[in-house]
Amino acid sequence: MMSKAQQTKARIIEQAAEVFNQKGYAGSSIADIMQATGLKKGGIYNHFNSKDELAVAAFDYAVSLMSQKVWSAVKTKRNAIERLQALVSSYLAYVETPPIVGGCPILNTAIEADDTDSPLRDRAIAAINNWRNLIVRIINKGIKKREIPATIEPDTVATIIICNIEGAIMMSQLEKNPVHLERAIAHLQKYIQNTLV
Amino acid sequence: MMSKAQQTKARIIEQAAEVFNQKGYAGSSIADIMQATGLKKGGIYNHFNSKDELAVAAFDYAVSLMSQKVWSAVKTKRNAIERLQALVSSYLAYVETPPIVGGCPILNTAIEADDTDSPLRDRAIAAINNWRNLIVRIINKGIKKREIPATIEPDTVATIIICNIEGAIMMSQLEKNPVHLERAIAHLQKYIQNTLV
DNA sequence: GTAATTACAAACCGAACGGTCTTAAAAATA
DNA sequence: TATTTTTAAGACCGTTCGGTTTGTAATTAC
Repeated sequence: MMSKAQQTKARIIEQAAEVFNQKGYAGSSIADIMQATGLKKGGIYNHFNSKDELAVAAFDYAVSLMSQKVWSAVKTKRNAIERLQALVSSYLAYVETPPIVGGCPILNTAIEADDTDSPLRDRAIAAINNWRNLIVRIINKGIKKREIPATIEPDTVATIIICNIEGAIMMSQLEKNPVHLERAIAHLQKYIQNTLV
Repeated sequence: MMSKAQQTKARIIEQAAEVFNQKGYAGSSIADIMQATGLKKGGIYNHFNSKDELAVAAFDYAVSLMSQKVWSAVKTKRNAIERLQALVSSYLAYVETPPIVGGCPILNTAIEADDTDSPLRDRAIAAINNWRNLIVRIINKGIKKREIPATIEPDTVATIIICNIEGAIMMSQLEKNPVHLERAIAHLQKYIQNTLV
């Protein structure tokens, strides 16, 4: 069972994640987190030693929400091609029922932290690496099971899939129009069909 | 001839653009701009009424640097396919000689401002629209001149090109490794060959 | 060459920033 | 129920924030 402290800490993380993901880390103040959580400053700093520590926890939480959705789509399939298609398509649902408001936390954090050497940058790199490794593993297994030709470079495919999805999320998020994400997903499905099958 | 005031103002914009593009608008303070320009606060506010006004001017300047590079590559070609290829390839040079440090200003600003209703968000939308319109115009002319099949949807192609490049810039910028951008450009070249020719 | 204008520095402002600490209330334990 | 521990409020800290004002030095125009 969760102690009250644990519950409160979890609640702070969840609600701070929304604020950070919408306004950015530099753009969010402790006052913003206070408003979102209903707690006063002391109530927040009782659970975290600094804004930075809270930001990292919130980022990890936001990423876990994203990965969860992708993985639950991927694990329903056994064939490598179908797995990749499910992975890509899982971002369609992203439009109607986003796991977190404010766009993709990995993208948001990557853009904000790429010129720093903050822990957030390291986390963003790690999050992208995890995503890429998932794709690479699916492809390598598919090559072993002869579902995918051995000439395919898994790393290249991973880059193409990720940068299409992230770029499209940016455009759809900016214009508040899901069409860009839908186009990118359709493009990736054709790409998988034409290149990997 | 440029008066001294105009020169100083231009210098502030150029140097502020670098700061903003690296640290973000919320992440950059006037003190940062002071350090970059060597001016004191009064010297800056003599030319701009607010940080926001300077931010908009800096963004416009940064975007103009980007568009310039793209357009100077595109205009050397007359054929639509070659124009698209030149447009895409112009981002290869982006790795070695970036027009501005800190990544793509359109991408950076889009991510930071997408949840606001600030003038910066409007500028980011306009910048993307200009880019998309350039691609759409090239394709439409190509269709008229029978260089590109009439079945092609120019808007869809524009989305795919833009989101590939932007997504790849994010990844390369984050990991400080040009390979992602190179892969995305190679992918787009194949996409143009296979789909539009 | 002098007058008018412009450009910049320096001191200053109130508000907001991230963060601390004491104290009271609320849980958990006995 | 009494006591002890946990939890959060609220006042407070120094610093930095964006922005203003004023005085003077440097240009520009005549």
